[in-house]
Order: sequence, then structure tokens, then C-alpha cells
Amino acid sequence: MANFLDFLSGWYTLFAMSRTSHRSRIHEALRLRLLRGEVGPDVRLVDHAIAAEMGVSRMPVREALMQLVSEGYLEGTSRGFALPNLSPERIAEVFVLRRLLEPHAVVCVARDRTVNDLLAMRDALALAESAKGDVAAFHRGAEAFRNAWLGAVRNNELRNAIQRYSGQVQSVRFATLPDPAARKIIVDGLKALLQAVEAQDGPHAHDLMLRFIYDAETAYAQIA
Amino acid sequence: MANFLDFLSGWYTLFAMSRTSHRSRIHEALRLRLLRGEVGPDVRLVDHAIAAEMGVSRMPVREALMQLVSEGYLEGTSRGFALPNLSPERIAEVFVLRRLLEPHAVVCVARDRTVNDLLAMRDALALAESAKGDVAAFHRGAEAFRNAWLGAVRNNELRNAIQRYSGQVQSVRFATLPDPAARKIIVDGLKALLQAVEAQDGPHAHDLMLRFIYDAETAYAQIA
DNA sequence: ATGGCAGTTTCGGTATACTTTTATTGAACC
DNA sequence: GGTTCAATAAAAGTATACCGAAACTGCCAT
Repeated sequence: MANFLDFLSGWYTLFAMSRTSHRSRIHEALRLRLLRGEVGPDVRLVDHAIAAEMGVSRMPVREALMQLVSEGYLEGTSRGFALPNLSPERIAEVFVLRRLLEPHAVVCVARDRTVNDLLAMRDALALAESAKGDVAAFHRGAEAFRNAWLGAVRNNELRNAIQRYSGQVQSVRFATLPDPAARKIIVDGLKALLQAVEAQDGPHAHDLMLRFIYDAETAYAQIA
Repeated sequence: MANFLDFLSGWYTLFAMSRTSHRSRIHEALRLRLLRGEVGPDVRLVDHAIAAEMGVSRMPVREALMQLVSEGYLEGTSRGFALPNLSPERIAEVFVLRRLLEPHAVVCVARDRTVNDLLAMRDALALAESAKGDVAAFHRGAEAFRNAWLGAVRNNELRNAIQRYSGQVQSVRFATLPDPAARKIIVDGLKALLQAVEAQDGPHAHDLMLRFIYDAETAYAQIA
């Protein structure tokens, strides 16, 4: 069943985006799958298999995979590509990066956000809030919220730098999410953040984001 | 015919058994050529030509070129690869990133630097200082200094995030370098930075780096 | 003279085939 | 029963060929 859906999806996108190269399409498709957490930590991505699944040759798949490696989404091993091994040290390093980049990024969002940006953030927040016990649905909402405010970052270099470690952020969130109290804290944090962005209160948004990241790190530290 | 094929196979084996893959070697070779400014703004890098020059097929060359693209060193055009057309907006965006990341990075360097790190930084600085009128040599020295202190950043995620836009940094430096006064400012800035790192004065190093980046941006703005 | 139009060339993209490397499996030996 | 080494398999790496698109060239017409 899953194979059949993948097959349909593959051909749909092939027809819909036929102006772009196979490499770009596959890169984007794989990136979305990674961002949505559809690739487990022990899954090995192999060009042969993906090429057969997508109905193309190895070359575009291989190039897409290598691009994902150089973007930090994947790690090339001697036996297929896999999620980068996120050791506690690496998690801590990513949290340092987050504290450096994301507070400033939300300041820009608070300044430049459009009504569409606000709508996307509200929708995503509603999604996360409505998914009471459904961890997967909550996770999708949280990810949608992150993508929403990231989409409102006008500085492309900054946005790309942040998106490069989105895979790690996602994995950490997955680890933290099972705790209902953590989900409550996340929703409250996002709600406050959204209000600050709506009010275009840059400094407040900055502090809220910093606090949010700090809370996320301590929550993760208690688990691992 | 059989002899010729045997010869090819043997020759191929020699290279395949060398430490790194063709792709890595070519990537590094091209990166060095770019860093040394041996590639003019109007030069078009074409995989066919480079492959013939290096004695390999198009594939590893093509992959190396595309990796350089995703690292910001090159830009893929419809007719070969070329230096990225760095628009003022993009330059400004990178400067924002630099202000966010590099001051904190040098704080870490001031804390964690080893004697080897200091030696590398001193050597690079001496290189830049001794190259009075030689712009290319000065550029190499400045690049070596940057690589030296970046190598002392223990946070791999932070270092990678910074190195991703180092291509742009180098292009901007190249544009400002012809002015002797700018070179003097750079040397003085690096010297002060090195002293702060030697003294393990993190806060001072932070402020010096912030000032250094600010000066670089204003110097570039006066040209462009 | 200039502006478009078609032939030609160039170069990127993809497919396929082959080689090398490395992990895993299995068998033999201690 | 455990250890080591060889055979096998899987996947990366590389080479070559073909195709299509984009750009350059030169011609023609206005």
C-alpha cells in the first residue's frame, strides 16, 4: 500500500514539476520526508532502492543524497546514507547554534511578518493544540509552526543556516514529546511567541525564543 | 586492444587506491584554486574541460562542482559554473550571520585554544604582515588566519555553519583588499584579536571580532 | 543597420555498465 | 565453542554514451 502511494506520488510530482530536474525533485522529496520524521534512525537510504522507487536511474538520486549530506541532513556511511548520529555532544552543539541564531531570527519575523505568515502560524498552533494525546499530530503541528515562522524570515542566508539543523531539532523534539507536561510547555511557549510576533514586539519575542530553547534543552537533558 | 584495456585498468587502479576519492581530491583542488583567486569572475568552469585536464571522467568533477555550489563557493549557470554573483543583499545577509556567529565562536577559541592553534594563527598573521604589496599573498595569509582560528572552534556544528559561507567572506575580502589602508586595518584587527585569544580574554575577543566584522562591512559598502 | 530566425555547438542532466571497496556470512581451524 | 580467514553480496565510485535545453553564430529579411 505504501509502495503504491509512493508510486502515485512520484509520478504526480514528476508530471507537476517536470520543469525541474530529477535531482531537485528527489532532493526536495527526501528533504521533506526527513523533516517530517518519516525516516527512522536505523533506516539506510540507498540510491539503488530510491532510484527504483522513483523510477529513475541512480545518478540523480545519488546527487540528491550527497547534497543532503553536505547540507547536514544526512550522513554518508560505507553502507548507505543514514541520519547523522546525534550524540549528546552534538545535540548540545546544535543548542548553542539555536541560541545564537533563532532569537535574532524571530526579531526579524516580528518586524517583517505578513498577515499570511501570521495565519500560517495560527493554523499550526491550532493544530498542535487540538492534538491532545496524539503525539504524532502534535509533532506535525509543532513542525508546521516552526516552518511557518521560518518562512517569514526574509534573510535567506539566516533561514538556510537554521534549516540546516532542522533535522536535529526535530529528533530532539521527538524525544521530548511523550511527556504531556512538555507538550503543555511547548504550546504555551509557542502561544506567547505568536502573541509577541503579532504585536511586533521584537525584544519580547527574542527573550521568549531564548527561554523556549533553554527550556527545550533542559527538558531534553532530563531525558537523556 | 586487450593491452590498451589492461593499461587503462591499471592506471585506474592506481588512482582508486589512493587515500581519497577523485571527487574529494578534485573538490579540494578546485577549492584551493578558488581560494587563491586563480579563477576570475568571468571564468566558466566546465566539467568536460576539468575532467580532461585531470584525466578523469566527468562524474567526479561534476560532483565536486556541485558540492562547491552547495557550499557557496560557486554558482551553477546554464553555461558552466562560475563565481557566485554576490548581490549587495546577499552580502548583507551574510554579514548578519557573521555578527551572530563569529563573535561567540572566538569566545570559544579564546577559552579552548591550544598552543598549536596559537602557532597557526601567528604564522598566518606573519604571512599576511610580510606580504606588503602582494595582494594575493596577503589574501592567503588572511585566509590562513581565518582557517586557523576556525580550526580552534571545538563546536563542530558552529564551525561548519561558519565555514558554509566562508566562500562569500573570501570574495568580499578580495574585493576590499586592493586598498592598502584596508589591509592595514585588517592586520591591526587580526593582531588585536590574536592578543585577546592568547590572553584568553573572551569578552574582549568577542568585542574585537564584532568590531572587525563591522569594519569589514563598512569597508565593503564604500566600494560597492 | 537591426531584428529575428534557424543551424550548430556547448554543456548540463540522465541512463547504463563496470570496478573497487567493505560488510556480512559461513566455514574451517584452533 | 570461539576465533580467524575466505567467499559473497551490497553499495559506493567511476566511466561512457545519449539526450535535451540553452546559447552562440550567421544568415536573411525588413
